[in-house]
Amino acid sequence: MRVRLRDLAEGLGLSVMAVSKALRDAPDIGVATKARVLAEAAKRGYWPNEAARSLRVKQSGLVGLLLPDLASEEGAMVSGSLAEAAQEAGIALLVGVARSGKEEAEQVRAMMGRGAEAIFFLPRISTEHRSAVLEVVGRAGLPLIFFKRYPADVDGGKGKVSWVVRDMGGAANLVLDHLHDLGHRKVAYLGGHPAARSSAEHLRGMEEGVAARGMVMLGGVQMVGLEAEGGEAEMKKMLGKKERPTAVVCVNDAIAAGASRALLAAGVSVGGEVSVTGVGDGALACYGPVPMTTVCFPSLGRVGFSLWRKVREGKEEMKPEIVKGELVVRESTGKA
Amino acid sequence: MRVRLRDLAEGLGLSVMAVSKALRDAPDIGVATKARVLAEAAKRGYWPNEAARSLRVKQSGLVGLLLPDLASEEGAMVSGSLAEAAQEAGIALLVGVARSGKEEAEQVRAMMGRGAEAIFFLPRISTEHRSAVLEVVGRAGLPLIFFKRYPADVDGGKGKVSWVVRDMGGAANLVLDHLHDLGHRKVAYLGGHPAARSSAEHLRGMEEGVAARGMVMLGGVQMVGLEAEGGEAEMKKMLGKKERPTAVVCVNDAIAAGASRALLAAGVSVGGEVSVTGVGDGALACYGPVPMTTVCFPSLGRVGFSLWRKVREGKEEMKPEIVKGELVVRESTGKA
DNA sequence: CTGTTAGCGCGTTCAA
DNA sequence: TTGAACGCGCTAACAG
Repeated sequence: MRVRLRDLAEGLGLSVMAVSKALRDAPDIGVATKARVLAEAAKRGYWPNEAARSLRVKQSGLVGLLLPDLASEEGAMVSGSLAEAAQEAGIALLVGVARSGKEEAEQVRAMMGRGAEAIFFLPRISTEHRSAVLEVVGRAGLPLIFFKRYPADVDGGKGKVSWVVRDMGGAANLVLDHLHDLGHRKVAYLGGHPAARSSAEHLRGMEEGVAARGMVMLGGVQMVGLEAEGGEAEMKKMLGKKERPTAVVCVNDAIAAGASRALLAAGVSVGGEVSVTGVGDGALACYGPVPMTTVCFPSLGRVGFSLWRKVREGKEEMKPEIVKGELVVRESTGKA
Repeated sequence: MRVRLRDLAEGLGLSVMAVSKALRDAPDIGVATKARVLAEAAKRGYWPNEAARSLRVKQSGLVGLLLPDLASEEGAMVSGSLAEAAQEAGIALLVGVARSGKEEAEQVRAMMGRGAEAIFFLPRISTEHRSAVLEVVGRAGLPLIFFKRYPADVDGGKGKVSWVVRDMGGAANLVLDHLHDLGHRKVAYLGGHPAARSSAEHLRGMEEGVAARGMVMLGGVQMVGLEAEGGEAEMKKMLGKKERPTAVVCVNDAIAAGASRALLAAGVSVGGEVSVTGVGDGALACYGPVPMTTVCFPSLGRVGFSLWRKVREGKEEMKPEIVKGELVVRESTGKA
């Protein structure tokens, strides 16, 4: 069925080694022989057995990505950019989804078993303190790169562990600058749970930014989930209160979309009476309830992959990357 | 660094075979020995080298997924459900993105080189006639399962090639039933390019369904792209014409979201004056411009994976799967 | 129940 | 420039 080096060698009356060298474009092989081998290989549809190859050379050319969900926008963005970067570099990508610490450990073991040279990891939102992945991978001495979130028990840069996260504090300040310019002073906040590091960073950015600009923050809400449903529900509650903000800053696009939906349902014009902002610049930002002012970030997957490559080639040490965002102004914000 | 069977064997004063058997839970190994081996393996953090294993047993427990883009909603849905199904079955998933026939062939060769036991393939929208993947994979005699679209030069079910597609004609009829019940008679159509098989199926369902119900189709538009931008632009054009439909049927959610945006921008209430429908039930359907009436389909990845498993275990022959959708009614449709 | 032999497909080493 | 021997880590088949 499958053609081996030996099959080619026998067909050509050569040794296995000669064929191997020809196919790998080794220096010590005759030009004529090489041409014959290449032709035969193409004709018979040969392709190398990577299992055998990596057993021998002890390099697999393979990395693993572990995440809670590929179908979510978050997972899709990270995996998409990582897959592209890997493809361009000729590195294969093994993907595993896991919804619990147990599954994470299993998947990571499977990846290591298959020879993954590094593990890229987008942790679940609730995994902030300890991580089975960190233990398993760390013990093996494999490079481990966290995306977006990372557990508390990790020494960044030390050894082979690092992370690529978004500058959420900076994102808060970009938005506050914009809102301040538009004349907003009273802003409400819809954030994530502060146990999550990136949510905490965003909240810190908000608190400091609001204070520095002489603005006030009305009823900051820290939600456990980060979904549109939550934003919609919280916004509804907020509309019942006496004092209304002129702007609502949200920690992500989904929550902002939910909040916009609630405002529109109550007959409040988004971008007119009340401004709303998100973070992420995903599909909902462009074609959600209202074209959304938000903060756009470069693809973390690409950043993480190129970090690993540099480390692999010895060009750089492992170090955390804090990626800066950019403000994208659309119609969900307007003059106060 | 990495612990091998031999290391465990030496540490325990056993043969490599005994350790191998103990770890694989073979029947012919002593209980006490097994316990000792398991303890030692856990202590030293052993995990098997799958490259060596699959070289020996000639099974990799690995499948490949090839798609044009992981970050798109389409890619995310397919890959997410396939990854979940694979994870549950203990099969590893290799993911490759490719934007051209050349890249597709390269990626597929890499996957086969790594021992992929099957290739799952979500083709680019424009690949409808010939496919390099089909040739490369077909030649190797590997199972090949297309998602959503498949090229013209393929014999479904024959041999090891199959596909999992959505019943788009059925989707059109579900929507038309609903609109007809609401009293709509004049519908406009925003479809995809008819060279794409699923778009053609949807169009056919529309034409037959409209005729069968005594409805009329105003200005059917076949767009080349399937993005929201296109839907928005086409809807704007349509609003300029004298005769207006009471409902706009779209071939997917993105186009429907774009069309809704254009209608709202023109002051037309969606679900009131004009009804709009999509297909897909993705994020834009729930939190797009208007909560959308659409057609929801089961995850194709799961369906495709379980098809392959049954074939692999000899329980079933390869056969195409046409997946039926379900109508989801939201606020974008109302009485005519 | 445990160990020995052999070899999966490939590449490194070194001799011809 | 070419090839023979050997071994990567594992397991099937058999022997003890």
